Amino acid sequence: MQGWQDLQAEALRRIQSREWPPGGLIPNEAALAEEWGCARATVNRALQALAEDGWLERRRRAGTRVALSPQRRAQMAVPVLRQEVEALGLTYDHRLLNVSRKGQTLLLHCLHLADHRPYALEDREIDLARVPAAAQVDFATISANEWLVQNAPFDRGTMTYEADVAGAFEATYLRCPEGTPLMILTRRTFSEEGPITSVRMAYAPGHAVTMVI
Amino acid sequence: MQGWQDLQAEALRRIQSREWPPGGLIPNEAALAEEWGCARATVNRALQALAEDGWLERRRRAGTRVALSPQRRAQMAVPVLRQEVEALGLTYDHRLLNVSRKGQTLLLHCLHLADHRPYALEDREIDLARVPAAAQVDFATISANEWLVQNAPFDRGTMTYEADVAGAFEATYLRCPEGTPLMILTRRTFSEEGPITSVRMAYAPGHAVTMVI
DNA sequence: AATATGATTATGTATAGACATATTCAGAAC
DNA sequence: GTTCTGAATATGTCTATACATAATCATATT
Repeated sequence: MQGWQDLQAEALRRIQSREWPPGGLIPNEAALAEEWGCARATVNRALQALAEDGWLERRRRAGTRVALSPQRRAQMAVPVLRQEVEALGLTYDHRLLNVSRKGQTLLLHCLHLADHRPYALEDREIDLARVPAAAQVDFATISANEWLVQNAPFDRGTMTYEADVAGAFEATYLRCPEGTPLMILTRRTFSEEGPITSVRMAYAPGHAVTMVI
Repeated sequence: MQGWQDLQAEALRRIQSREWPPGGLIPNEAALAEEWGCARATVNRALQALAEDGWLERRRRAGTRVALSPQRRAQMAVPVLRQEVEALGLTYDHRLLNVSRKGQTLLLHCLHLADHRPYALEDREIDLARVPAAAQVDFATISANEWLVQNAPFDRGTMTYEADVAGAFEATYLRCPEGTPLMILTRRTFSEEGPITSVRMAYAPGHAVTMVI
């Protein structure tokens, strides 16, 4: 037992082994500090980390208890297509299909390729009021996806995956029969001031979204 | 500027505003402590939190720099169907379709209902060597999904979503035409000793997976 | 009984000081 | 030039102490 990370591990062991049962109160920081032979601040650091991960619920004066439903969270990286493709050992490329402008909104369609085969079809809107620099960018050279991730830091957003079947447009560009099941990703990102961009991405048949728990 | 959380917010602001550009070195802890009029330990706590969230990369002696690609991670809760359904304001129910056993593996099919309408079709395998208690459970009463989340704490796992079309089996139970696009979730969970369970969940048409960034 | 008040308690956080550890850098030895 | 060695430095962490804050409990007041 050395650093707070070890204390965290030991506490997690007790939770997972049900030595500290779900919903139960655990000893207070002072008691654990004495048991583990360390300062209270060290125990505090360990328990705070566990609380942040959802294993513990802590309230002043009321003490610390094991979370009733240790809600585990799955995490996945926000997809940047180039990295996604290159991580598969394939060469990335993209083709800008068309760009248009409607008031303060920039609209564009883009096809992403992996080893020269269709990988995903992008349909994007960019709010030029929030990202004026986007008006000068040549999205045939750098993909909008990539440029925005690097140049438009955002605060929060939502991502939604759903299943749909390929229509005529998707079938043409993704080179698959109409009616093929596709994964559709819709993503909206916001800064403090308001919406930045929204994308609808139709992935080529067989695409899977994997995340780690 | 009071607690370490405020320092964290201020540092994040500087990162997002590119006052501290991607890849750049930021002032060291002692300097920031002086600038912010607090102790080094307080700065340390704030910067550690940002490093944990992927905004900063810290190395001893080399200092702290802004992450080149502030890899944002999307998070979602590991789905527990009852909670998922009840969060939508619907009543949850489930029907056990069949159970069988092949050696140390328990196999079962189950239909999950929301307001008495099909919500998801589950196809699960449980390794009885890891979770012997599962052999005694009546999964007609409590769903396997729910029982396992509560009784088989796991360390890690993978979740994969893909799109597929309904076959004869799914079409029958989910009450949709064959060929309807469906979201398919495959999840495998492991404890330290090995695999615990794997599930294939076919969601009813129209299901969307949403996550927050 | 209902309500207000104050004491108690567990966590939240800040501080100064100390030492540990990883890494870099400069200079010495070959 | 290359390799080794030790000094310098930024972060990592622990400690003891102190006070802040929120929630609870017991008591006193109405």
